[in-house]
Amino acid sequence: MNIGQASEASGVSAKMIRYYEEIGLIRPMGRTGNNYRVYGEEEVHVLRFIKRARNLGFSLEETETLLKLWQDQSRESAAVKDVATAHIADLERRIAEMQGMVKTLKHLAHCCGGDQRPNCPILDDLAGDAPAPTPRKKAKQPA
Amino acid sequence: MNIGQASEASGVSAKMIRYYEEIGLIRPMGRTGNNYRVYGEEEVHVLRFIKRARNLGFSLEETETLLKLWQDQSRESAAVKDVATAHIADLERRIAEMQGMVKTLKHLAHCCGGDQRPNCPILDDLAGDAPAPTPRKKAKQPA
DNA sequence: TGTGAAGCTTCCCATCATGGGAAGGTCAAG
DNA sequence: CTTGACCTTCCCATGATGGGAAGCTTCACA
Repeated sequence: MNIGQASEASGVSAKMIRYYEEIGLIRPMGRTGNNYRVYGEEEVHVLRFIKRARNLGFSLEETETLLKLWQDQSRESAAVKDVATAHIADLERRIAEMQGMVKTLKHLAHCCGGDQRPNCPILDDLAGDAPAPTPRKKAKQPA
Repeated sequence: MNIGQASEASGVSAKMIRYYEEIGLIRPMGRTGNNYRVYGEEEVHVLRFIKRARNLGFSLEETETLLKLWQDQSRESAAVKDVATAHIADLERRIAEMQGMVKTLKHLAHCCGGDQRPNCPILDDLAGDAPAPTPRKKAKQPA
């Protein structure tokens, strides 16, 4: 199987497969006489594992940890759970952060007329108590 | 006011102030004889505006749009509201995406013993139906 | 007046994960 | 033999930020 087929079968782009090899996430593949990389079912399984981990938001570093645990028959499931739990916490922190932004923005948007008039509480909030500055660029041909 | 004081007053790092100037988000500052950038109250207000927009998750590109609208006395508040609304939608999309990850991960973590035994539904899920591959690296001195 | 510390300048590099594209080798079908 | 679809490596770009070096200036203090 060439890299194109492995990409097709795993859902990981050929570009990324080469990159994962380069950073040591997957081992260097054997080559045929023409210097093409050769893949088998096992490599495709690994790539799919990586793909799924990425889809769950794990970083490549976390993915590498999970991959090693997967291969380690003597792993303790607690180690895996720790990685997952930490990742959940990180996701929840980021979700909360973004929810805070949404809450503020919705309030501001709600207060904004959204019409032809220039008055806008969104800009007022961003500006604090500051007056609008003088134009910076694309100066409209000064009189 | 030197860049250090402007940084202090605006909450934007000196590094970033120079970068914003480089990409044209803020106009190039005047220099003193010693080639130091000079800042006034107005520049600090602009930097604070940028800082607040960034805190609400707006990209630098969106921030530039908002900055221009702020300076445009003849703006229509609808234009501002549009930027904000699009940003809210984007945030909500990303939040939903991450919430989906959290949901899956919590389910998997719940099913995982998290003990000394190797059996782990989290890895099983990532692996799909695939068997664990042979070890990849850090080969433990083969017999 | 000297000196050291702190602050400024520019320039280059790193992050994280991914894509784009060029230049060139290879292969299979027509 | 040509054409097109692969493959290879190499370099560059993203977005926003930080780190750090090398070389200025400026200021405070002895």
